[in-house]
Amino acid sequence: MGITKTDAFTINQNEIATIFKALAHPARIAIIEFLLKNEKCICGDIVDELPLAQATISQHLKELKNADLIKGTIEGTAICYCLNQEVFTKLNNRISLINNQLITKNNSKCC
Amino acid sequence: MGITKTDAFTINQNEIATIFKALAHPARIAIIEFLLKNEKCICGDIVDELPLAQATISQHLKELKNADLIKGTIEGTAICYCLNQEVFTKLNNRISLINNQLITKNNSKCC
DNA sequence: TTAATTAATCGTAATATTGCAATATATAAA
DNA sequence: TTTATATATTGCAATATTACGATTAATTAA
Repeated sequence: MGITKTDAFTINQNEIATIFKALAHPARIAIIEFLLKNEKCICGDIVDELPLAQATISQHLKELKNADLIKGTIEGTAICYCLNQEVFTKLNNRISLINNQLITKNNSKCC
Repeated sequence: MGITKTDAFTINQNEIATIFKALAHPARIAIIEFLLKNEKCICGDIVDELPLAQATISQHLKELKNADLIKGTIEGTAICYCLNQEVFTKLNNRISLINNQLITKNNSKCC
């Protein structure tokens, strides 16, 4: 089969999994860290930074954009990419919640 | 090619990407939420809960285990799976850090 | 020992992802 | 208009993921 049974899960579960999927590649982590560090955040700079072909980086940027993790605005011939704070905050909140539940639970009954 | 250029990235980048990859499927999110909710956390229970075959769930559990997100202890014929708090805390810290950097940065110079 | 129960593994089909060369598109400069 | 620059898209090959039936392995109960 090879296809995820999306219908079998909640919207929330699918949504968070999609965000995680966008983050599930070291190149995309590197892109995020680069955007975090730099003021200038144009695709070309990332191509210089990472040892991947321009086409590959463009593809990774597209995936980050699809997951709404980055935004892009056109600036002349270049495109200015930057991180979408909202989604990162949302992600942070969800993981914090899980972590807090886990600490509260204390895994007392098993393992 | 289809193979990730792991060598091109830092250990940290690869590590966090691996954790995200393990979380990048709604079934695995559902498993984590189930383990969070329930005291009893045996594989069979998850099979009853999710509309996936036993083999498929076992496979998902394996991936979560490989990423160190869950631990399993044998209890008779069953196996007691539970969440590994350490790794979730680590993940939470990393995302918090990114989020805080992002808030501090305020994305002022672009977008 | 035999039968039942539970979870892991194997084999396989369908689909998705990764990476890149080549090409296309779009804007700016000459 | 032509040329240069920057990014996106296409097409393809290699590999990974998802899902499941069938089987195996390991433990418990009879």
